[in-house]
Amino acid sequence: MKFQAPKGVSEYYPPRSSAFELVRDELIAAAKVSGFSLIELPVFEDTELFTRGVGASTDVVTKEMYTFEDRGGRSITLRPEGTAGAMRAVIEHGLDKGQLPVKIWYSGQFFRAERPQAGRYRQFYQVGVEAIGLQDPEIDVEVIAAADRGFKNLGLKRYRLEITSLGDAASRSAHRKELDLFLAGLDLDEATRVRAQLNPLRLFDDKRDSIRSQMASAPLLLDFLTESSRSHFHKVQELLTELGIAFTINERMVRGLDYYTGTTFEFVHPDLGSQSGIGGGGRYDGLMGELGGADLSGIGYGIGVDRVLLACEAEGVFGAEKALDSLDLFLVPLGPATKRFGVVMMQGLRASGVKVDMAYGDRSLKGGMKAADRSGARFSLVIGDEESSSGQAQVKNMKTGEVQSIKIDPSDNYLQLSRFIFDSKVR
RNA sequence: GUGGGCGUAGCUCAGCUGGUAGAGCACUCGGUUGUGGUCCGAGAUGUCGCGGGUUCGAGCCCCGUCGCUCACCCCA
Repeated sequence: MKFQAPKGVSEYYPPRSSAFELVRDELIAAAKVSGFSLIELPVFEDTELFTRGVGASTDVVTKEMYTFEDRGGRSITLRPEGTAGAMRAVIEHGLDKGQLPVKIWYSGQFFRAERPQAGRYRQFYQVGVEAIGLQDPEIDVEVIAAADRGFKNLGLKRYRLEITSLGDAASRSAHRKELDLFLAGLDLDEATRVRAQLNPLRLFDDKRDSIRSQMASAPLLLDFLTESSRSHFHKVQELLTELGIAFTINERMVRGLDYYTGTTFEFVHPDLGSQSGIGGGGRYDGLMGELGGADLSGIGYGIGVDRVLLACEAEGVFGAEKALDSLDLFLVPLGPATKRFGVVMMQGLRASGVKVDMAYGDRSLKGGMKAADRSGARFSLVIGDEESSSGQAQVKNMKTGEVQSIKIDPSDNYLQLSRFIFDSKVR
C-alpha cells in the first residue's frame, strides 16, 4: 500500500515551499503594517456557527462542508471560511465590548469538500483580516488597501480589483422584488430555478451562455441602492481613487457567502485558469448580531495564499526559487576529522545568525562543491587539515568565483567570518 | 453531483499498423595531488496505475476499476 495525500490538498515542499512561505508572510506583513493584530483560531467549530453565519442556503453550507461528529456526539465542522469563527471568538472573549474598531488578522488552513481544480483545493490556505465596529467608508478602504498592499509588495501587476455594493436591507429587498419578477420570465432548468429562489443574485455569476445571455438585461442591484448606501459606496470610490488604487465596478459581482452587505470586493487575476479570484471580502452588517453579539458592523477579506502563489508564478515575480531562502554559507569538509571541526564551527556561526549548512557523507571535494552549488549558498568554505590547524581558510563567493582568505577562530566564534558574511549581505 | 483529458524511470515525456522499454533533465562516480556551474565519459533506476479478457505474443486492442487532471455548478 502506497500512501497518497488525500484528494485535492495542496502540498508545498522544497524548493517551492519557500515561495509559498514568502507569499504568506508578505500578505501577513501587509495586515500587520495596517494595524491588525493576530487572532489564532481553531480549524474546527460547532457546525451551527457556519450554518447560521455563512447562511444555510449557500453552496458552502449545503454541500461543501467537512462535518463530523466528535466523541461527545457534537456536530463539528472544519472551517470553510474565516469570518464566522473570528466573530465567534470576538463575541466569546468580549473584544467587541472594548475599544472599537477591533482589527484582527488570521491565517491558516480552510476546508471545502469540492471537486478540486486548478487553484481550487479541498484544503487551502488563507490570510484574512476583520475590522469590526465601524461604519465609516474609510475603514472599507483601509481593508481593501491592506489587501492591495500585500499584492503590490509581492510585485504582482496583473491583478484587478473589482468592487460593488450590495446595499442595505432596504436596497436589497427593493431590488429583489424586481429581480424575482424578471427571473420568473426566464427559461431556466430546475436546479437553477431552485438556486434562484435561495439567492437570485447567484445567477449573475453563472458561466453558462444560456444563462448569461438571459441575465444580460436583468435589473442590477446598484440601481436600487438607497440614498445612504449610494453615498457610502460613492465615498469608498472617491477614497480609493485618492489612494491611487485602481478598481472597476462590477455590478454583477456575486459572493458565495450570505452575510455580505454594502461594500463588497474581489481581487481577480487573469492567469489562474477558471478560478480567477485571489481574494475577496466585504462588509457584513448583520453577522455579529446573528451570532449573538453586539449589533456591530464589520468588514474583512480573505486572501487565498495558494492562488496568490499561482499568480506570482504566472507573472514570474520570483527569481530563482532556491535564492528565496538560500544559505549564507556552505562548508565542505575533507575527511572525518574536519567534519567534526565543521560541525562545531557551524554551531558557532549559527549562534551569531549565519545561515550555514555543510556537506555530509564522505563526499569528494568535487562532490562537496557541487553540493555547495546546489544548495544555493552565497559562499562556500573548504576545511581540510590545513585550515583546521592554521585557522586560516578561503571563503569563496559562489556567484563570482572570487576567493578571500579569512581567519576562522573558535575562540572568538568565527567573528571575522560572520562579519564578512553580514557585510556582504548589505550590499 | 456532471462532462472532457491523462496514467510508461525521481521529474517531463517518446514508444510507428500489437513482437517482451527509451530520451532529456535530475542523481552518483570519474576526466590523476584541495575548489562548484560548462563540456566529456561511466553508472543506478521501471511489477508501462491495478484487475480481467482477446492473442503464439499486449505499454499498445477490449472491459472493468482506481488515481490524477481540467472544466461545469460554486468558490480563496
